[in-house]
Amino acid sequence: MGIQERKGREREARKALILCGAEELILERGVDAVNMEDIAQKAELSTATLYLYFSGKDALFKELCDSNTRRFINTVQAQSRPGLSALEQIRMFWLNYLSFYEMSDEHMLIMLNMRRYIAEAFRYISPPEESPERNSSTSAFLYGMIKGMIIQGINEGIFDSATDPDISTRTLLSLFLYIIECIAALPKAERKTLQSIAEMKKVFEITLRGIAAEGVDRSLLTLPELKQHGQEEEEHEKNI
Amino acid sequence: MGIQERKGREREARKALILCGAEELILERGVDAVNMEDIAQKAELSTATLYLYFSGKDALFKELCDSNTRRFINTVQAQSRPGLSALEQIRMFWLNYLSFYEMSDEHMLIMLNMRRYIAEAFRYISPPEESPERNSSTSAFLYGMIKGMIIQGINEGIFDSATDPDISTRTLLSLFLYIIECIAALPKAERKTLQSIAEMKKVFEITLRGIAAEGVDRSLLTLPELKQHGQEEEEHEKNI
Amino acid sequence: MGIQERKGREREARKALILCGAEELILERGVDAVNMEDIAQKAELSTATLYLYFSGKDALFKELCDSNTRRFINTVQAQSRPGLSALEQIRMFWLNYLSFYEMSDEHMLIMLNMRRYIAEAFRYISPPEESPERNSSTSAFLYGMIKGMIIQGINEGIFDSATDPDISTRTLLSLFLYIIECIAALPKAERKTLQSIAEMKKVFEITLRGIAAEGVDRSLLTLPELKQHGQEEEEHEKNI
Amino acid sequence: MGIQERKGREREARKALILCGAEELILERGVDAVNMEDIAQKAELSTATLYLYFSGKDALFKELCDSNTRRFINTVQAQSRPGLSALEQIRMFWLNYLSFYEMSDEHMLIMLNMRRYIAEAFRYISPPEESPERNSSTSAFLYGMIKGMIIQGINEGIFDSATDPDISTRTLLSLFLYIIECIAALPKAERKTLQSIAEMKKVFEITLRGIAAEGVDRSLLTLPELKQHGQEEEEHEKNI
DNA sequence: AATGAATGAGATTTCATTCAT
DNA sequence: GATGAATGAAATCTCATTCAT
Repeated sequence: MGIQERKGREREARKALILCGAEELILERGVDAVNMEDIAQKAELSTATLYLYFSGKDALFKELCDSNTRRFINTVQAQSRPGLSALEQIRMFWLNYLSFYEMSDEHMLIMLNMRRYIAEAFRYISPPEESPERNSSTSAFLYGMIKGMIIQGINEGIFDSATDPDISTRTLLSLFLYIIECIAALPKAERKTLQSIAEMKKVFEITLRGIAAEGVDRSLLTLPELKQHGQEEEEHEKNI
Repeated sequence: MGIQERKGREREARKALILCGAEELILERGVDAVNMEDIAQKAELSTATLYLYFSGKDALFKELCDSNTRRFINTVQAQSRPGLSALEQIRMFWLNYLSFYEMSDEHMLIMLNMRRYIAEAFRYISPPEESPERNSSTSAFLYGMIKGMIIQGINEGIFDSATDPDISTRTLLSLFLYIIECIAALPKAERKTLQSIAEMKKVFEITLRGIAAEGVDRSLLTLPELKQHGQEEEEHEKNI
Repeated sequence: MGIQERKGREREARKALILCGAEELILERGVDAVNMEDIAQKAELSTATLYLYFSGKDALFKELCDSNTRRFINTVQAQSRPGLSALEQIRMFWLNYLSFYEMSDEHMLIMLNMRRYIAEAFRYISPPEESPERNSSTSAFLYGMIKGMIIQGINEGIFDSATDPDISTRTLLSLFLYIIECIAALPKAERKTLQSIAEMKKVFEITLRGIAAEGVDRSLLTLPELKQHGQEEEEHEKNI
Repeated sequence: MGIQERKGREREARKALILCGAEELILERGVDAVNMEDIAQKAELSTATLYLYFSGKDALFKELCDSNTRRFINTVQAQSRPGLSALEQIRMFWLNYLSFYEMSDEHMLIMLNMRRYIAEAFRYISPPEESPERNSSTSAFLYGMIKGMIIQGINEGIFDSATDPDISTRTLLSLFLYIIECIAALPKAERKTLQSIAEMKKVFEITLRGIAAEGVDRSLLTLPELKQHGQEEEEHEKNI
């Protein structure tokens, strides 16, 4: 049993390694330009071996996407505290989004860049029907988290009571995804992280204001800035 | 002279025919699953013949995209009247968007579904630099139209003076594009047009409210509904 | 009858025009990179029309080759005087070769560059069997001219009596052809005409000495230089 | 280590096999008429497989050419002894040329027939600049070998002191190449090996005499004959 | 478990040539 | 006589996937 377990863990570790390499390649070249051979080479394996770990290209890509989404969800959940207000939650969510984006080797990009490869990917139309339980698909789970926050916000009176939680959730997700996709489409060198972040912030603030209840103080609907790391200071300067 | 002109027109007509078929195929199967042979077959031509009209696959796809964007722009411009307020313009724009979406054989989908194929496509980050003159690239032109409306809105006091016109434009375009892309990704049968439209409407209203000046009457920020066609009535009912 | 004749002449003129354009293209791009469409376009005709004048691509190319060879032969024959010694003839031949090469819009290159396209082209092995009459193939005629000169040289005692006229002819032709081919393979800009000519001269002198009778004064075996045109003077300087 | 080595050798062997088949095809049909599919079929592989061994058609052809040139060089070098006079060397070179031509399945033809495919191929004009070291391109190396022999001949007084070593080298190479090319252009059946060889011999003797110093005894400038096999004998010899 | 080798199926593109008008 | 339009046939190359070892 112990052995079996270890084998299992080793297998997972190897899978993770492969995915990690694939990710890097995708970030460098874009999804379309990455093929199984490239991925194998990056992992210092043969193509044939990939098929021992993944049933095929689509499965590999889907798993890559899922694993990143899961990682993000875990990060968010780790910081979630009961008793937070909707706004506090949303701010926390936002901060995690930013830090995940910045600090996680751009896993974010991957997660989103790959939408095309995933049958059950986020769909603007037709929300996932399942309840947001942990065992449902990772994207459905994310959807549920956001929707939950919005509903809470409506209940707390901060969001307009006429707000449709599903539509708002999807609006937010759309923006998440689309922004990231656009960034991912840029050559790696041109991705001006801080400028992007500033822009994202504004976009989300627009949306928050858009769903806010009438009369709510706009200063409440502001998202916090991510405190800057040293090496990015000059670039930061440029963007003021 | 006359003859040359006619030949030219005929040629254009045949190009349009090819593009039309390509469009249909893309709508049915998704861009990635369409190849030159399919397009040729649809047009009842040989692949070789396609190359008489388009220098290659990319050129064909780009032209398809451009032609639809152009068509949309023309529709909008045809209805544009001087002296309209920003809100009136935006409403008009919205109505055109809807009717184009509904009535134009889903050209819209195509226009947007193809973003991936076009180097100079809408980029969330880095707005097109050119002034919005007619002869600039079609997407830049569209960008300029929207930005112009937003600026006008700021000047007229309807939009928050702190609004960044570029960012707002890109937010709007992002939503346009993303929604459409998601719809296009659905199998043709599942595309619930009216539900989509209802959803789009709400999304845009959220955005309008998000950039509105504080204190502006929200009822002004409402978009008109598209009056329904007969055959879609039952479906409409369902979605209320 | 007059009419028929005129038609015939017009037809020939048109053919010449087409060939002329083809030639230019080949000189610019190399044989392999020229296709029927290019040729048609150059002649401001449709591809279909080319087939009214030539039975196909090979026929066109063959005719182009022949016409240039014929032109060269005519030039040489025009200067040929009875009573010339073998050496005088060879010198005359050489001068014509040079001036044809330099002055005739590089028809020479064409003539030779196209060897590959011509079934009955110069073959080192297996000399053309036909007697060198005017109506035999142009290349056989050229072959005969050179061979005639060599035989005359042998008879006049200037060339070694053990010389095999056929082999020597073919040696000379080989060098002619090969040099020219190599020049033609260079991009147009890099063809250093004068350097090439100087080199050709030496090569032919080597050959002449190689077939000369023992004891013949070497100064007799020298080829004259081509007197330079004005605009090429600087380049000439460089090559001294 | 051992394994890796063996795999490497096996790979090389298979490459050689492919090249060998390609060679045969080229000899049968001429370079232009051979395509990747033919080569694959000959090797009893799929076209796709070829691309595992060669990055493309050009690479394959270039390698074929190089490998034959290399083989020739090796043969020559194996017989090279220090202290040989220029003439002895040239004779040795010549014998190798002959025997290589005769005994090596016409690798020679290939080596040369393919000039057109190779950018850095022998160019009559502009000699390769590099010193004739082993690691320079194979053709440059060959060039250097010949030039070295000529220079030595000049120093030894056997060749005319006015001889330009570069031009003479190129003259010789031209003849090598051109003869072979012409032979290769013949249908396989028509290639009269022995007649060709006799002819080649004379051609080279002409050239030697052409560059010889005045007064050198002509009998020294003679190349040895290849001892003749009965026509059927060569076939037999090949198998030893 | 790993892999070297192989491949089927397809994609894009080119071009000489034909034919109805 | 001229041509616009069309095409068959081929050529090069790519890639996810399989299989014997």
